[in-house]
Amino acid sequence: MHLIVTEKNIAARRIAAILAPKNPKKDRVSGVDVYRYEIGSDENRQETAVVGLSGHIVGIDFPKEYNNWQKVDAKALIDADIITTPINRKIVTALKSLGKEASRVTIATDYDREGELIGVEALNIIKKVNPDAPFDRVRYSAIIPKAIEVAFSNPTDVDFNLADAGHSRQVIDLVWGAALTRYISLAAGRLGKMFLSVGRVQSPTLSLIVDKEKERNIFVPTPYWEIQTELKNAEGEIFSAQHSTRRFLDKEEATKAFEKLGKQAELKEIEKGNKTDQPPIPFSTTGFISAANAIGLSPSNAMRIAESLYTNGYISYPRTDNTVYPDTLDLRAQIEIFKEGPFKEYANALLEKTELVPTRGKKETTDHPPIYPASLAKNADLKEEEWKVYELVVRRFFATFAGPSEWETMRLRLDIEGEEFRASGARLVEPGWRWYYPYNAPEDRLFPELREGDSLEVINKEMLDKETQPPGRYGQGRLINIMEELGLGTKATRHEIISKLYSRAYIHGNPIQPTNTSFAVMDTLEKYSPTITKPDMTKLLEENMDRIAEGRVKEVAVLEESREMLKQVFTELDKNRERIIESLQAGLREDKIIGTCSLCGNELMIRRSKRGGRFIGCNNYPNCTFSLPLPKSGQIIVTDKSCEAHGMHHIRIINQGKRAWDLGCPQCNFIEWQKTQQQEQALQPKKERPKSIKDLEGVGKATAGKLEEAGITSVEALAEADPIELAKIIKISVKKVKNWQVSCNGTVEDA
DNA sequence: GCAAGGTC
Repeated sequence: MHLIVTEKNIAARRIAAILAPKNPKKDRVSGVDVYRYEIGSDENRQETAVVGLSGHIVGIDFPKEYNNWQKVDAKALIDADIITTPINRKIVTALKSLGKEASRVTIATDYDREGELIGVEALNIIKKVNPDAPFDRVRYSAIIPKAIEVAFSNPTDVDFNLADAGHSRQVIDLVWGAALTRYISLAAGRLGKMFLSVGRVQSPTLSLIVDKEKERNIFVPTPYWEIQTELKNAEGEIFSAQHSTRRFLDKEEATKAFEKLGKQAELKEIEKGNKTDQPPIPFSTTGFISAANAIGLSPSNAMRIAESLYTNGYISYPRTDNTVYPDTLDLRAQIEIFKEGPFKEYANALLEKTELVPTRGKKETTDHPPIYPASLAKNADLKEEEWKVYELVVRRFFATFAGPSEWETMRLRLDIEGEEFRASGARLVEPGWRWYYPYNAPEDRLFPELREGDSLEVINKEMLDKETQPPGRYGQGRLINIMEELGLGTKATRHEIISKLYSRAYIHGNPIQPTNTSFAVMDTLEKYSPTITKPDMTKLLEENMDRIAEGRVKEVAVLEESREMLKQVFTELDKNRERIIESLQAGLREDKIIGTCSLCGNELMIRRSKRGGRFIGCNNYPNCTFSLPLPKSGQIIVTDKSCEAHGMHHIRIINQGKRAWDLGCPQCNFIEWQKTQQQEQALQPKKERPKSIKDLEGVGKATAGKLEEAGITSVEALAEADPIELAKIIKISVKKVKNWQVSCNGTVEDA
């Protein structure tokens, strides 16, 4: 049997459909779809089975004896063994049983470095059960009959050097990431769910965000002034003009100019011009994500939707770097799909062209085509957001064949008492591609009918106080674009890296804001392990991978060099351990400050009770017992927004896999909670106020005796006692005492 | 419990 292995199930299905003389039979081997067919007849009969993987089906890790963070030093991970373990057992099992019967194996995974590694991973599994089976490799850039037939009639060799290059990346990422993550988490005392992660891609990304925040923090706004006027022509039509000194840095100068202004403006000059916008390039993943982001979809949401549109056959494969349609794609046929249905007027307009010349971007790759619509969907077939994404892909596809859009521009130069004013407008005369792709189009700015020499009435004048603004924070779409420019991450991982930073509570909000913890972690890394905080590490890795792929250097040599570098980093870290612990913990403390205590003026902080629960408590404890409750689970993020009524920072709760919960001011939240509690109580039959201490929950004979010894004999006395003192004397938790007090008089002493 | 990269 001839076994063909592809990177994913859909590729297996489609390749089988192309190569099989008649419909391939779908079979299941240990729960995995396999597509079988036969070529030839009788003695020459050749059976073929095509199976799809699910990307990497094995992964690398350290042996389990390294799993204990407290017992195994981070440094020990540098030279630890690395084992390969299955991540998809079902497929590994299927591959073994198919491999046993294979007389020949063809690796047909994606045509890129990671695809070569994925193919070799599969091959290694097969070789274990069938060491002598001959194998080859086919490379194709599109799954269409011609390309597939050509590729399969010209099989080549597996490129083990290229796979080694991919493998070196895995090892370096694991060793550096795991060792530094463990070191930083231990130094910060953040173990368990709260660990602080470090990585070749995530750390430079976080560094971008932190650096932007630093720029904002040191930014000093400078004041400036603007002079605006509203003008009216003889027909009574109004437009506005601005002083040609757009920003006056000197108030006096601005005032002088402003006071000169009279009632009449003279139109000195009208300058007409043209502007053309070129149509946009085909969608790569990054291009798609930022366009989707611009219409209000987060990167992870956009990718999740694109994934489901892809699996349902509505759009092509959504993970691609390619911005050039391959020659093999029949573009006219793809447009003809839309001759009927909601986009017919657009499709027909394009089909009238004798020649369809698409735009092309700078990046051209071999793995997948740019994202294009694959089949016709109707609005009713899709959910609202799915439709939004689908329509975006369709419209962008059309726009890449359309002509430029043309604007007519007009600039005015005016004079008011010797002061020069300017105004500019633009009118879309030829929509071109913008007709197909109407997203975020600039509006027309039109002027009334005007002639040079016209005299205009100044109906309003204004001098505006303004300030220069700090650089804006990154939005997710913008950040993904910058990551791509810097070579950080891949099309499939960039949005995941950002999600990771959110779920680790390194960042919050949109636009993105870092927490103080991020400042502390980045400061430490920049001082003692700068390599991991810079995009250069990826650049160096890429260079080394190229050298491995070209056979100029062996993988082991690159790994050896990388481990030596990491050892040097650890020498620095060990030398400065005390200082690192101190500065990390100081930074982490910042993220726990909620505000000042309304009772005593000391700091309010997030604290942990002995049992591990969390609450807001006062630093002046035990002299001050102010406290507020916090949710039991989720990462707590203290935002920079403050409550006007209570002066406390707003709080946000992050639970893995859930939408962030904006709890707001903890005091306001508690008051709200109390209100709903009271309402609920009001609905319930009123509980009798306990007459005797023994009526209270959890008070038995022994406790009653202890209370009596402490001088508490009545419910009234218990209600008035100092809960902390009493708790100490009778050796019972403060919480329990407070609970009794609540049932005694319905209020908590000091909250 | 650690990374980043595939895929769903």
